Amino acid sequence: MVKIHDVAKLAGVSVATVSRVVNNNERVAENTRVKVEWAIRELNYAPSVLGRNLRTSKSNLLLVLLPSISNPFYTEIINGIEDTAIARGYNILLCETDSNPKREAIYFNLLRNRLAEGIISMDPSVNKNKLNELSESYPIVQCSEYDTESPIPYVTIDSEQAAYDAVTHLIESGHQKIALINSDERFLYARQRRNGYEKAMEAHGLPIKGEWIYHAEQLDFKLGQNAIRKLLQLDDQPTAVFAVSDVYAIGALKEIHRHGKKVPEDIAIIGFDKIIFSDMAFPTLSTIAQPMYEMGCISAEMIMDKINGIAVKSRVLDHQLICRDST
Amino acid sequence: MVKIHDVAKLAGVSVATVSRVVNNNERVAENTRVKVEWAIRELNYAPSVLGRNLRTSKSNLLLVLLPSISNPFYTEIINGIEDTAIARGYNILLCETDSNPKREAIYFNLLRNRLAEGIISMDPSVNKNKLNELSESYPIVQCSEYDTESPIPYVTIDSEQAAYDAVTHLIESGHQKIALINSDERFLYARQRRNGYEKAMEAHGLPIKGEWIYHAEQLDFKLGQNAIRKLLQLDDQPTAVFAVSDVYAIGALKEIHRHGKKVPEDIAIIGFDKIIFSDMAFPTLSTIAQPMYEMGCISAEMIMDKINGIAVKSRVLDHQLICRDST
DNA sequence: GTGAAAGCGCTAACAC
DNA sequence: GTGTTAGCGCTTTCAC
Repeated sequence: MVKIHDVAKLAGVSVATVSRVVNNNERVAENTRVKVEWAIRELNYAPSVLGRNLRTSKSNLLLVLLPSISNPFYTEIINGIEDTAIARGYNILLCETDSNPKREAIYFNLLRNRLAEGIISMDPSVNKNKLNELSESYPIVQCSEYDTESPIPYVTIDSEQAAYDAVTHLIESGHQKIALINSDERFLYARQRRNGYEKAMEAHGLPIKGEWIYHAEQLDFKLGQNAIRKLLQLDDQPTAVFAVSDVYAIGALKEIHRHGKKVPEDIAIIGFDKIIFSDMAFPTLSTIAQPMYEMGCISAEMIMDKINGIAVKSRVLDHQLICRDST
Repeated sequence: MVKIHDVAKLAGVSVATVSRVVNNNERVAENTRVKVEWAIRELNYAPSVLGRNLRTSKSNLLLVLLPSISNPFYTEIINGIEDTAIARGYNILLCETDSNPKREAIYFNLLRNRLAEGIISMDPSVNKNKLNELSESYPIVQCSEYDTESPIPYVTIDSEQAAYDAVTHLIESGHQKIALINSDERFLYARQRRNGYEKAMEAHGLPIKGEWIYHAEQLDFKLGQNAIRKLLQLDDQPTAVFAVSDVYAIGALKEIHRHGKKVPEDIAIIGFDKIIFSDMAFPTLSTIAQPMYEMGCISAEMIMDKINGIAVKSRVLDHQLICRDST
């Protein structure tokens, strides 16, 4: 490994001068600079992030925490984060926590050790206490999922209103018996979307049946399929389904087909997120679009502002109802 | 930030003793250990990765380079890598290169700086020269895509044979006019799969028409759709399509529907990768399964062995033809 | 405009 | 068993 000392020797200057050239902040005589730059190229020198960080606590690295990369929902957000961060000289490291506190702890330590300068957390099941504690001393923002009682700034959408809109769309299409495929309600968005569902039903004087509400533990197509299987065994079957994630909705779509039923004639279905596959499903899936790319951009701006000591405010962005062929 | 010195002071011992307790390699008197452990908890101390790495070049961090996380193909591989790495005390950092040499360079530097101990590259468009050069001094393995002329060990499948099998399956189902939706042929796998396609056609005495071969630049559903649009304008239309990625195949499926044609009756289609969505498509997609999870596990084993100075050999794993409803 | 030297947090060799 | 200390690669005062 070639270090600053080697470059200094070859260029015939001190390590301090090399450092000045590398960070080009102070001014260095032009011919000295040329010599040093030549030596750097000659030796193919790259400054050690380790040595530098130890000294300056500046790594230009951001951590993005997410439970799993397998949900395409995160993909667009990450694109937004990356584009924004890179434009401002930051790079990002993706950390898959698998909702495992031990793994979270490792990534938290990367922050505490100043290896990274900030965290954007998209993990709904993250250890909230640790996160809040950490946020007192380090820059942290939350994206999509957040904690109502925490001071950590977030960017998100109004999940309750979005769910209300989705269910209202179903009702306005003539449906009265509407099922809900929800996630685990320890997640805020799951609670909010259930509230939206219930409010929409109540606002239209429609009954809510406990047996029409299905809770899935993880985000997996199979659970959307399971939900439909359960729903189709009921005596009083729903004619429409609101799934809180396109992943469930696509699984549901599939399973409805397998039972020889037609979407939307026999059962209408609406999802949530507008993941890229939602347009490839058959029929194309109606859904609620979140401005994912924008959410990514904003959360990146927020964390970089926070790092630079600029106060940031939480943001709630607009969602959009996308009517396609499944409703 | 609480450092080893603070712990030492609180516990009334030297920093060396704290270090010993933290790394519990040497033996420390039981009551000293208890005191130190108490102080660590009391102060909520976590050793600095930075300080430690600078001294030991041991970070227990692996870098995984991938062009884009939006291709579900990588998801399963990453699961395999993570499970294996974590079982052996390593953590991984996902690095999305976006096939951008500048971003690659940043991640390469993380390795040169000993911030990470090794790289698993899944990026087919990675700067091969840099990678080869780097591999002379640092542990690197390739997963899925590789370079025939490089000494870097890899784990992959026999893409040519797999393509041969896919096309043969189409031919045995009665098809004679078979189109190919391929990726950019600067990628090895694209060249190999085209070879397999051509060999299968030739082996069965079937003609290969230039107009039946479509090249997509990126991995995107839309390009699968574009391909079908082109193919359906031909006077001499193919009756079957082999797509080198499920992503293209699913886009193709969609577009064939839009034209009011039926799969597989009017056009049969087979993909490649067995991504999770391939089973959610309508009709379900026939495809070539790669042992993605296993590839991930093996590449993780390989890189960790390499780090520990154990010689590793490249591996070519078996693929599998998955016949579903699209053929 | 440039160099010498201290010190970031840690580990390991050496001394006791 | 435990403490002292050098040094990992770098930046940044402080002199000159």
